[in-house]
Amino acid sequence: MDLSSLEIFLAVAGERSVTKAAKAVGRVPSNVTTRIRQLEGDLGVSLFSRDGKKMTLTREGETFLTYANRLTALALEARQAVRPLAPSGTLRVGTMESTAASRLPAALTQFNWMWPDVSLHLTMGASRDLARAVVADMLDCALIACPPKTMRGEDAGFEAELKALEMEPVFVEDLLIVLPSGHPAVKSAADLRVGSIAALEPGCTYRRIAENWARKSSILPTSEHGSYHAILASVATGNTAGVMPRSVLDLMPWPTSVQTHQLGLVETLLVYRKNDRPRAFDAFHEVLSATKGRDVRLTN
Amino acid sequence: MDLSSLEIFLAVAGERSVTKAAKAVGRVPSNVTTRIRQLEGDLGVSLFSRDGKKMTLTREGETFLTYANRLTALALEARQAVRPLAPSGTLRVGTMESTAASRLPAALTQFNWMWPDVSLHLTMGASRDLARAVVADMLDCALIACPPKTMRGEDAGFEAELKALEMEPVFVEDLLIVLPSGHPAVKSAADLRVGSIAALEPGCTYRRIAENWARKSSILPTSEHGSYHAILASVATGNTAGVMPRSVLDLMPWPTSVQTHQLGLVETLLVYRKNDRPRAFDAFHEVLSATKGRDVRLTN
DNA sequence: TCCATAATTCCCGAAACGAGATCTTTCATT
DNA sequence: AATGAAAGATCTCGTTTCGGGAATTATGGA
Repeated sequence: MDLSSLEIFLAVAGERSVTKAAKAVGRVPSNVTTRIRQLEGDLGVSLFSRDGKKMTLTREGETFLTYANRLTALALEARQAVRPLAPSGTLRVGTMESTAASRLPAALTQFNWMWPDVSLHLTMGASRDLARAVVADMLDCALIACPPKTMRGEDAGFEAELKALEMEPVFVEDLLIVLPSGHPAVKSAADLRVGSIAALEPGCTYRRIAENWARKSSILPTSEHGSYHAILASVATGNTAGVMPRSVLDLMPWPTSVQTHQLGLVETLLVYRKNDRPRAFDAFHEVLSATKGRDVRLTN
Repeated sequence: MDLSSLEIFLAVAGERSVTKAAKAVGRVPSNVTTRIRQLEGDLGVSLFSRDGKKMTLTREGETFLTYANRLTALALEARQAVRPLAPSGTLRVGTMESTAASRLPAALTQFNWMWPDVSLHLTMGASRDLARAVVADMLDCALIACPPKTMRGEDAGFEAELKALEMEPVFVEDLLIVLPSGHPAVKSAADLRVGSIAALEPGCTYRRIAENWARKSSILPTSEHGSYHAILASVATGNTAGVMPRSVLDLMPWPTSVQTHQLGLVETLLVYRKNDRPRAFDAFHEVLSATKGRDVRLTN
């Protein structure tokens, strides 16, 4: 039995979907299917019942779920326990607003429980500013959005900074255009029936992606907001289209009454300076990897 | 991190030797070295300090050891917990005297703790008789010694029975000739200065191996004993050479004062009927695999 | 009935793994 | 101090496994 199989199993159990789980753990669906079947074969039990396109846990799957959680938690604890120098002091982490909202709560809770002695300084900002701050040693690491290949060469300064840093993908976000309820379906930016696009500050990669998309067929002003709550409130007034990842939208108290249009998948990268990693960074990095693609609500 | 790496780590920690650990887990030394180094690289810590030819756990290795034990125990528990039908009733297990003495105590304790509802019937006997009993459905499974390739074709009936059964290697024994203290070193059977060879009943594979070896250069009668304690007592009188695996000798209260000569490695097989496995057998099989090559004294 | 979506299966190239041979070091023996 | 045996590490090679993409099947909705 392999710990990565458990990670995959947890993702499928959490998402109740092979496709979504595959995205969450950064693999391809066929691979997820294979690993799950392998796991089932190894245990001699079927973990999911496939009725139609739904993956629901069987009774055995439910019991195995709690063990999978305990096993991965214990493995993480083991890793941290053998760390030669216990991390302490300060770790300065930069993060996008969206990541802080949707992905970090689980990881930060875990990290704080494991290393109460580390004081974590969280800075919110746009990807571009965060990257610069890491290069300038104002931050130890940052979680930023990776500009898609189609936008390469647009912001040479940003890309130069990225090249100076070590990076590793940790999350995959499904970036959306969020439309007022009742707005007709959208195939391209030409179908937009709004007066502006609501986003965060300039330098925000999500904003740039949305502007790029919109520019292809229409000219719309971008209105700047301070938070995703503000964006969504603005969308609700009816004359604005918002930009945010699905994971953030899912947290919002507007469950289903908004229209969305997919802009595509965007990777979230953890970036840090090469050869200059504080003790606490390695611990943070490990906790982040272990928490990746995991549905917190299922962790006991 | 892979559970098999933990198994290997536990073996090395228990044996304090790569070579011995390799035998215990049925692998080749180079492989064990590689997996340990891999594990160390993954954790970013060195688990053993190699001073000379000794492998001793570092401080980090010690802490990791307790985690490795807990992880493997939890994984085993998970396996058993998802078993669709909880085993119950009776399981009839046949075993060689030697296996019962040295290998089974750990496994049986574990099994009994996990499945108190299963009543385990243990039958001691010679490999050949045990195999026949399994074929005849007098036993559900048995632990027997695998005759080495060099002895193939000697006992056609035995081998026919084995072919009718499913089998899987679980232990590797280092078979010894045990000589009275003070007996000169032995290169071949011609060097024996004793009047007889002490072994268990006919049909015992170890006995046949020893007789085969002795026959090559001398003719010695075999004296039959009822137990390994009896054999060793007989050896201590000075005129007999005993046959037993090292794991049994290690249990005896004559720590170092006996001469030994290696007859070679002999595999212990778990055999069972194809397509006819009681619920409890699968559980037993699993516990046996998890316990294999593990030093009980280190399991918390 | 047709279409979109999701899971599975199949296949191929890449990476990992295990076994054996070789090398190096260490320890015991004389 | 020299020598031989033994143990661990390293290297290479053949095999297996693994992950990704394309094709296939099945399901649920329009």
